[in-house]
Amino acid sequence: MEKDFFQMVYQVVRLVPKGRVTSYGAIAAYLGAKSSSRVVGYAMNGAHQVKPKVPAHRVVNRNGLLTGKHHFETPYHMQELLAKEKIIVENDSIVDFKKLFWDPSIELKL
DNA sequence: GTAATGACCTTGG
DNA sequence: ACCAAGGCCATTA
Repeated sequence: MEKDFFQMVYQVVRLVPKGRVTSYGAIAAYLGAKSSSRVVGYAMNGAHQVKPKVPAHRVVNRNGLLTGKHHFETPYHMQELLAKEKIIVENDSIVDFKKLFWDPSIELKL
């Protein structure tokens, strides 16, 4: 199993600063698999059972839309967590997502 | 082994 | 500008 890819995704998500968000494509691109953005999302699917728990609520799609909120314990849970991060979410979309966007490929600058 | 699905992104009309 | 289709990788049926 390519759990390594999953672990890498989890690692990057965990490195996301508080009050910041990133996208699947950004993580995938950072891992060198920008084409595998879907796999990143799938990895998040297993983040629920991974320890320590991964802040998947900080990971959204390219539109800044909380597409995976439904995969959380409760759809509100994700927004609540984001609200705790001082991130405003409206209509399942992150406000100022462009500013809150945290790109590992740029911040970490591998 | 093949077929279908998915927390996506890019490109074409 | 908006709507539709394709592609890519991994997992599950």
